[in-house]
Amino acid sequence: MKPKITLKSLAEILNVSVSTVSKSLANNPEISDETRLRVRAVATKYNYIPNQYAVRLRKGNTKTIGVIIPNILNPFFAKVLIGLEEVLSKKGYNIITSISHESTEKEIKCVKTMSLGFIDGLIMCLAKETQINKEFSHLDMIIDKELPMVLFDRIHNDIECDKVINDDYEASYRATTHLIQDKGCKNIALVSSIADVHLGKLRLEGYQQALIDHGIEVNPSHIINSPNLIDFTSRIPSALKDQSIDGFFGVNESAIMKTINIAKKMEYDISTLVPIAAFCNTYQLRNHPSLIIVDQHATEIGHKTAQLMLDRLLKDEQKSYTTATVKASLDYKTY
Amino acid sequence: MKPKITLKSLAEILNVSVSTVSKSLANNPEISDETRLRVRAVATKYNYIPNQYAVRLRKGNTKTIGVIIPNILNPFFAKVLIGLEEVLSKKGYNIITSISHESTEKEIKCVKTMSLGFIDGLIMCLAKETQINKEFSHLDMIIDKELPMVLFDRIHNDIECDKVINDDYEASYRATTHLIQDKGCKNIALVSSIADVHLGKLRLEGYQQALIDHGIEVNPSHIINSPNLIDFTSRIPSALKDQSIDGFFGVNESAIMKTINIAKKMEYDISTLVPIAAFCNTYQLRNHPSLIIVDQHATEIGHKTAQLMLDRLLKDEQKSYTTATVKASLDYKTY
DNA sequence: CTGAAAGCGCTAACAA
DNA sequence: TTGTTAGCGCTTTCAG
Repeated sequence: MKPKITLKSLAEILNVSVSTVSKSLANNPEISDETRLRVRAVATKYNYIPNQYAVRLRKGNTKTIGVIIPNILNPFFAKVLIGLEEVLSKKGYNIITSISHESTEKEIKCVKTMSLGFIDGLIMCLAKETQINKEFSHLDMIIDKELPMVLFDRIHNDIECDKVINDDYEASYRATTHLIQDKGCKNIALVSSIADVHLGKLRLEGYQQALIDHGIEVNPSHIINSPNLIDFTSRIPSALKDQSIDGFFGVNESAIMKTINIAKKMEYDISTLVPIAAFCNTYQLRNHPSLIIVDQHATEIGHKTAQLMLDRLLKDEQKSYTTATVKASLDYKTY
Repeated sequence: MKPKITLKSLAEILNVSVSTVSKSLANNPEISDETRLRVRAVATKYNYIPNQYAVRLRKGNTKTIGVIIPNILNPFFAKVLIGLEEVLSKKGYNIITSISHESTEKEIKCVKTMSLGFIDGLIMCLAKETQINKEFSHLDMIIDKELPMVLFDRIHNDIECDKVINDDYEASYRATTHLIQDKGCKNIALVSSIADVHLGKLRLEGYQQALIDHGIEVNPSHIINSPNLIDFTSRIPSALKDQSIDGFFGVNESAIMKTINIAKKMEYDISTLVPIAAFCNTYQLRNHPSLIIVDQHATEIGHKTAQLMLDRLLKDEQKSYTTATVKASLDYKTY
């Protein structure tokens, strides 16, 4: 690598002091236009770039936010990331991203590296394992240092921090109601692989309440849940053969995906068979005809989360923690 | 935020010098076990975390790698990212990711921020716009600073750096040959939305050569290319109605996706109609029955790219630039 | 208007 | 075995 060009070397070239160079580059009005321009010209010529590590050491803030997401292949998280980046980068913040791969062990590692004095704040979505086992002790590393933390999507009441979630219960209620009222469904099968996590339970409850409120009895055999989709290969075919089922509600994307694929293998074209509503973020599934999508507005979740982080960072008042809700919307257009 | 706990404050608490604390924490054998342990105990108690910006300023390297990808929603890039992270984080490197959204303007911005003294090296995949317009001047910021740079997937000969790509021509040749030899196809339609980028051309050429080598004439009307898929709505239906077409080759995922969806809207179930081969990284498409997938081994591309970066970073010999090729494989299993 | 100097938190060569 | 000290590159106060 070339010899690094620093303030000092510029100063030597220009025969001025280091502080003059620094001030000139900062457009400090103390410096005369003449020297200021002369300095800046040389700096550009030599392609001078300030060492951010020195700047940040000096200034005392890192201007970087850590983000931990469980799975980058899930487009929901990818979209949230895009949203986060949009607002944080605009404010001059950098983002370091780590992926927990849904494992608490990996998550702890991420938190450790992150809290290693790198970041001004942490944004994360809990790994499935973490949320289920309620193992949050590693977050104390963050909380003890009083680093601002914002959790999104998968949260827990015991963790004291700002949070951003969807209105999962209500969205689920609305989607189910839509199937009942507008599509005339009476026997809606619910497919899920996330009934063990909190938000999965909420969505299930929304579905159940909608049924009840419309005078439909909840039929347990219509609730198909299997954490790793393993039961799906046995349970979905019988559901498909059950003539009474006149609608599907997919509580999460992989569950409805699996259902559609199993149907396809059985040579059922599920999309022409019965109405389907589902939480979904994949562009591909959106092309599926006659699918009613519950759009979580992932990018907006990113925006909101980033904003909450900035609020903590910039305002020193100790306002109490908030939980923001992003309203999911039913999306009928299939394109 | 709490008062930061630093080496100095620890030293005061312990009534030893700063360097004793530093050495103890670094497990320097110079220090007696007794003080070493005493120091470490207090450090853990107070949750001491070294300020990385100070460490890096002192040590002179940033231990972070910049990564710029065009689109995080494309699972190919998401997988490459996973691969990169796997090997870089193991070596103690952090990653800052930025997304160019396929725009040169945004890409320039990313490169600027990155080169702002943050990174030890840059890994990137060119934005489509950048590759098409051959606008690489912003990369000079990196090259001039002699920062190691590794390009993957979308590359250009004019850019002097290490590169990692797939064997696109050969993979395309193999896939087409498979359709011809094993599936008995004679009239294979090629669908593409990337014929304007280099790798899209290579894949097209591989297809054409395979046809020629098997005594099949290249029929231009069988080559359906449209940069933004706009022509697909008009051209795909006629291709589907053309009884002579007995196979499809998707040069990229969105093209084959669009084809399948248009077919679906026309009530053709393409998968039972004719054999399809396609470059594809989406888990969802993998479930598509009877689809022959060209697997680019994106994660491996990530591994290889990261390895090339580490080689540059760790070995100071000025070896000449290499271009590594990751062999794509044909994947028949549909699960 | 310009420069000298202190110090951010850390490491490491050198001294004791 | 421990401590002193210089300095990484930068900003900023204070003095000139």
